[in-house]
Amino acid sequence: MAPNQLQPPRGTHDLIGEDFARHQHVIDTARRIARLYGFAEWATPIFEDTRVFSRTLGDTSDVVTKEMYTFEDRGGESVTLRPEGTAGVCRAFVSNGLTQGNLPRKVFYAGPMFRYERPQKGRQRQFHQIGIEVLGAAEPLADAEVIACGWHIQRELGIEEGTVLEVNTLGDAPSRDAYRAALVAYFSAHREALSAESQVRLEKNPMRILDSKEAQDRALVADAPTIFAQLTDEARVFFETVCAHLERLGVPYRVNPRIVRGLDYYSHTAFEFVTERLGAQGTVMAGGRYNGLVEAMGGPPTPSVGWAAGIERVAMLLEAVGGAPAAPRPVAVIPVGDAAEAAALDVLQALRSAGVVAEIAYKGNLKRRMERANKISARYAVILGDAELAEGRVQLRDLDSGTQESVLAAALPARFV
RNA sequence: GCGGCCAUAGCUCAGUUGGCAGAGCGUCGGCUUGUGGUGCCGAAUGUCACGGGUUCGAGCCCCGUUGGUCGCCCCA
Repeated sequence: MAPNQLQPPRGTHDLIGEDFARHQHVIDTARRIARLYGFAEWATPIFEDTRVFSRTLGDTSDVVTKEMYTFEDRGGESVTLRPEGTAGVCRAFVSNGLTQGNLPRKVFYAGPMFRYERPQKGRQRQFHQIGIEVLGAAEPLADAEVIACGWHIQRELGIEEGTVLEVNTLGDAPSRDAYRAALVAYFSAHREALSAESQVRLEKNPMRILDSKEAQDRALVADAPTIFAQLTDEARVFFETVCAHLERLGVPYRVNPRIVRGLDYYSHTAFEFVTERLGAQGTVMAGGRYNGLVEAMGGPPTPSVGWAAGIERVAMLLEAVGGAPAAPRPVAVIPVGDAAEAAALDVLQALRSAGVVAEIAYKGNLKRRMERANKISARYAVILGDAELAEGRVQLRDLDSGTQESVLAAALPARFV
């Protein structure tokens, strides 16, 4: 790289060639499957009033203090590049007056997100997510369908064998409060055995001890109480119903009582599709129920559930199973001489009108244009010069077999349908 | 924000105790003025990431910066 050459900003990357093909295939597939489940696509702004995020995150977490792209615009308003998709969808749901009637509202989205973090594989400062939300549904069937849709997308992409679905329940508010107290009691009794970091967590966010990576913590966590003893009857039945629906829908899962969420508006279902293949950033798709979020955004109580998936991480799994389907191979139209070049335009338009991918090299003699045809992976070459022109015919060359035949120009498009 | 490792041609990489900057692939040209993909011949391409230091001499040793990578923190 030349000394003064501009580099992309840290933690950003260009999507070109195969990278873009995989990225787009993930979005296309997710969009298609989400539609099967009745989701409609929304596009919301990639920056929002900072309060859209700070209001829902609290103000003590690292999330707010150091990981958001927040700045003042020229009018002095504090705006933030969206770090995730759910908050913006909920804001739009409220802003557009959709909170009453016609519920649930089922939303799909895809687009860039921004988090100011130290980059590592599968974790960039600008990254991309797909996600779905069901807004205004309190029933466990919604949770099960949301999960099933995510699993269906992975299956359609062919990556489902690389991931495992883990589900848990965070219970309702009384369950959660009782569990938090039980956890604090348990870990406080073993305080000296905890890692230094987990001793801090014990004060700030005790549930996070459950997914600590420290070996000394994991031993304690293995024997820690799970939430199941603290669940209210209602919360337990809710979770059992979600699981029963998943089984009926044919979605394989395992219960992992150590899945947690940090914020209070989460309740009941929490789930993650995880993989061993991406190192420390192994969560491919994560979601859950957030009955309190729309309310925090200024709307009415709106029980909701959804998930988001990192497109880059999904694309890495996709690469491991062969990548995106190949693009259709074009037909290369190759004129010889000026008169033929003009006539080639008619051939091109006829082919494209028939839905055939067709290209013409902009310069070069026959040899050069044949070489070019090869570089663009053309399947056929259509060659026309003065001799062909005079007869209203073209040479159709199969570039894989090398065989060539004379074809009536008018009959050409029909050869490719 | 913290720590380990890394940075040489478009790509993948080699480069000996510090002594002339290399290979393969790709690219371009020719063998072939109406026929590509395979073959043969030839060519171009580098502030060795950036800045400083040590040395007669630095791709190589030292310091800093930038970027990548792996882990930690965090994970909405």
